[in-house]
Amino acid sequence: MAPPASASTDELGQVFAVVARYFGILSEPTRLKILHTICQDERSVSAVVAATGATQSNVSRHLALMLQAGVVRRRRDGNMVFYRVCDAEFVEICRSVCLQIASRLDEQKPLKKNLLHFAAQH
Amino acid sequence: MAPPASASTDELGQVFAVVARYFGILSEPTRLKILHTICQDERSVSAVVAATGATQSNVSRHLALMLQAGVVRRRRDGNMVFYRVCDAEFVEICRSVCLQIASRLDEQKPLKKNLLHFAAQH
DNA sequence: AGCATTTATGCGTATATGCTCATAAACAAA
DNA sequence: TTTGTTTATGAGCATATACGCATAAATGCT
Repeated sequence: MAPPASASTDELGQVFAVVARYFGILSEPTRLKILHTICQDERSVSAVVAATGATQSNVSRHLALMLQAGVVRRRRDGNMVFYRVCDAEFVEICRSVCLQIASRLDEQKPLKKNLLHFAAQH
Repeated sequence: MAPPASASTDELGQVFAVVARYFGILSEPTRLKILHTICQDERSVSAVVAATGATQSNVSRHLALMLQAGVVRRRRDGNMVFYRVCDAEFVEICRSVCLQIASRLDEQKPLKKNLLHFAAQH
């Protein structure tokens, strides 16, 4: 029989696995760009492609990944498909971290103060 | 010459790159386990190994990674080396996300309420 | 139906990274 | 110095994943 502590340890491991996947979504610059594009209001895939500069194939893949993860929602309107962030915490966490990182970068090299503007906008 | 808007776009890209690396640190279950072990008070490498069940080699690598990233600090005392989380925001973000994930998991399958206890502890 | 537009996806590739094994490096004690 | 303990790291491997290319799928328009 396993000791009583191992049960909660296993569950802890499960939590960490889920949390790791959660953070993993935010661990790619391209996905962050995409999220930044669709966190305000919904955007079509082609609009995201234009905004981010990534290829259409790549954007679709990242959006499919985030859709499966449940952080974005999908709405089809005629020919185009619109995506939007539906996980509010996601945006909140991302926003706060980006703010902090931007301020740190600004401390190191205060070239332009635009960095903070971006994060403060939304 | 690049248009004036591309400068801030480039910097945005730089911010996203840094933020992605930041989140990438939190995107591995083993690292989360390690962080959970050393976020309260400092622990020796061997103690982390014992607490996490990971191999010594692996733990040392992850700690070196996080040291280079600046989220943990290192203190040598005789034979052993003690690590501790030095980035308070890191712990805060991780804590809040773990709390939320744990509560979501609890909603889906309320097997045991221990999940919330873990996150509430620290 | 046929064509154009928008999005999704199969396939291959390049790269990154997490892991193990073995061993080196740092330090303490004998 | 030799031995033991603790930690760091080089080498190799397996896997994951981000990307591009080409093409399929979905939809609208004529």
